[in-house]
Amino acid sequence: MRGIMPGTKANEAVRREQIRAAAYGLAAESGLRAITIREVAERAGLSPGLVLFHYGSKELLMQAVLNCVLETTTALRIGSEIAAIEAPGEQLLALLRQEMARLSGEPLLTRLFFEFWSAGLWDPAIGARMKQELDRYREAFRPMAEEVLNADPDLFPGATADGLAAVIVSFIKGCSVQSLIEPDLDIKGFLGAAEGLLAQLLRIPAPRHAGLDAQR
Amino acid sequence: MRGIMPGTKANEAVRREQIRAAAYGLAAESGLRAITIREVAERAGLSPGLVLFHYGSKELLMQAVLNCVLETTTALRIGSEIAAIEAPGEQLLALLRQEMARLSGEPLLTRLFFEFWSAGLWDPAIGARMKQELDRYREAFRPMAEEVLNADPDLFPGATADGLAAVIVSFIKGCSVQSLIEPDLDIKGFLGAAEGLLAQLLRIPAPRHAGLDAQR
DNA sequence: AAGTATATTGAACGCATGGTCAATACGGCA
DNA sequence: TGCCGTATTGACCATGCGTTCAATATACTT
Repeated sequence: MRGIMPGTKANEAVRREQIRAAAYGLAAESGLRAITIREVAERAGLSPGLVLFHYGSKELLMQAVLNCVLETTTALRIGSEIAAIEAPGEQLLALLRQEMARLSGEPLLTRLFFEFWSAGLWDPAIGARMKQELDRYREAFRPMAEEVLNADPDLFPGATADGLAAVIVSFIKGCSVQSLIEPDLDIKGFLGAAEGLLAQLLRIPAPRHAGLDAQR
Repeated sequence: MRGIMPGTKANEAVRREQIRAAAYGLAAESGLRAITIREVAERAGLSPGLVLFHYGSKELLMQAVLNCVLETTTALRIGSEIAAIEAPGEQLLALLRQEMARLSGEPLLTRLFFEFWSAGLWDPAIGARMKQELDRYREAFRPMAEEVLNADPDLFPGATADGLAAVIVSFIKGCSVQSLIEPDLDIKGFLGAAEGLLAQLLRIPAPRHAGLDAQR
């Protein structure tokens, strides 16, 4: 049989990963509240005591799950195709399109991100981690925003690169969360409209059959 | 002494309001998790049993608090000044300015709204109520969005009034939530930048010394 | 084969929660 | 004043939680 047999000893790193995966799966299915020591242990096929033996406390386990979520949620990857675009506005728009498509394609991750975001309002450890990651995510947009502003100084008179980056991140998060709460909305249509508005904002002709439309 | 003396009898409506106020204050200070029967009773100066006597269950009490939050959070009031604006774009922008200023001015309410939003992901009763209220809020923007599109059909080719209204609501919620999580950001500057971008989006000259700037 | 270090178990503890309910205190009414 | 309906109390219950820990099983070393 593949994997670690229950009741046998295992490498520490392997066990930690096994436990974290169980906690993550539980949260993805039923929310952060579903993460209890006993449930995690049962899903992992281990005893409850072992979970705390390897993670020390539930709070540390939650932080591990949070890190797992953030790794994919706020990791802004600028691929070679986007890097090759020369017009700053179109480059930024392509990045926006990529991010919104990525987040709308992983509703479970987005939902967990949203839950942690809310939990961070009162849990200092989670809140600090979220803020740190959102800062990094926003900072990744800054150079591109700066290029857009430099390329056409009259586009947004008085706007700063920091401000533009912050607004872009707010927009992305707002749209992805909105699609979570109201799944009845035609997500692709909604994102398409948002994309059109942003293209208008950047004074770029909106693509008709590119980006999200290509996934139909 | 003003009010109801502890230990004496009171009107049912008065007691319900007293209990709801205690629960709301508790949540505003320390989050939804702080709402427990015992804490609510202690803050209201009553016995724990009385809370459930008047509300039946904690879930019903939470719904009462949620309704209290929604009453002010998603009640879109279109005053006479805004109604008097004739240019559709400027009218919509003025409404956006009002909403963002209002929400940024009530961080406690916005935070509770955010918490309920997250809680609604897994609590069907809360989720349905949130969806209903967000639908209503978005619908309030729709006529104005339609006017904007009618006034200048070339502004957003292919965009619908529903899509535009949904994007606007997403933007408002995204911005207000963003300012919650990262209070270090200069909120007024952030909102000012967002307003400028939206003005640009609607092809309106951004106001320099009006709206939020006037509050400095 | 014996010994040792440690991964693993599962029962138990202390605590907090939502909810129940018999007993009680209070206010209006005859 | 005495009675009655009900608002009010606070102890109590069942449940579930995070955590602890002595006992046990396992793998590695000699």
